[in-house]
Amino acid sequence: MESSPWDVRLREQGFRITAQRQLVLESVNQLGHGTPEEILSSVQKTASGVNLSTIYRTLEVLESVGLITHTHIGHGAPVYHSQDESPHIHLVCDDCAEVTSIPAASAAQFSLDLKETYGFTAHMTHMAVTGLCKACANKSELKSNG
Amino acid sequence: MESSPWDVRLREQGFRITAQRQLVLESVNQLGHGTPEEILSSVQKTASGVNLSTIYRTLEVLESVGLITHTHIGHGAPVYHSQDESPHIHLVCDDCAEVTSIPAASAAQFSLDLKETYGFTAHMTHMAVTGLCKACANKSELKSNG
DNA sequence: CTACCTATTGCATATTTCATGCATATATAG
DNA sequence: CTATATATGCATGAAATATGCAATAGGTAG
Repeated sequence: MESSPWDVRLREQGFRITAQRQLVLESVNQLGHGTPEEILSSVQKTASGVNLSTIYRTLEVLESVGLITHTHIGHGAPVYHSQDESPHIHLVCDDCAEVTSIPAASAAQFSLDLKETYGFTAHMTHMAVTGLCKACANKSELKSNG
Repeated sequence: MESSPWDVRLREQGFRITAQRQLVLESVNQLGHGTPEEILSSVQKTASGVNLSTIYRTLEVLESVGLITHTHIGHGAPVYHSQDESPHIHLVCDDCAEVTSIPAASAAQFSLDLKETYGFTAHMTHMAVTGLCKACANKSELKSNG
């Protein structure tokens, strides 16, 4: 695939290179993943004047050129993450809200089934899978047995 | 499982039976699925004075007694649906936003894998699966080949 | 290096989605 | 039918995100 440096990626699509864009991208890469608010905080450590609106607009731009992606983890804020990392699926516990990342390959067969049966090309990494983590599932079991 | 009538379900949990609750539940059952706003519109056809706050509070109550459930379909508003219907997974197209429902059983093997490998009890019906529907996948393919 | 043109930013403000305090209305036990 | 606590409607608030506009700053032609 393409692995052009970030600035070339932007330039290629007709976007300008700005300090804000560099800072946002670096924050996302450094955080691994984060909500817009978290990314704002991170950026503001270096440049305190940067506005939240800029974060939103910048995340959009960076995503549109393929430098980052976002995932919906449940209610509220989406989580943006670096495209560098290997793609992963998020397992979110309904109870304790813990997030576990697993390789996207874990869903390979499921994806294939969706493709063959419904012609649907699933992007499993874009939406989290909710449920109960091991610990919380055990707690629930105890309750219903007691 | 339990299939007590809706009013008994509410009564059992100490909730009162009100016209609003009946209307909201009927709207959800009739719509199959809908956002709070859509449910409001539907309810207001019969009772125009009902407030959106009541819809939110009522949906919460109905969900807490197990009469309805909700699913996150992407950005924005969640979708509530009837518990009567057989559980299904939502496939949402990123491109045309079309929503396809498929039997929850389609993910049985994937769920089993998550359970065995990670001890995670997935609720596949709670979050939609995003991707490209057949039609849009074909469009994309044409573009990248042309 | 300079000037110019336009993309981008910051700010204020709007929008969307959902939550809450409080007075009033209503469901239900007795 | 009455008492009373729950539920509703309304106004208002809060959180997350979008947008119009003037000011600023990239990029490029000269």
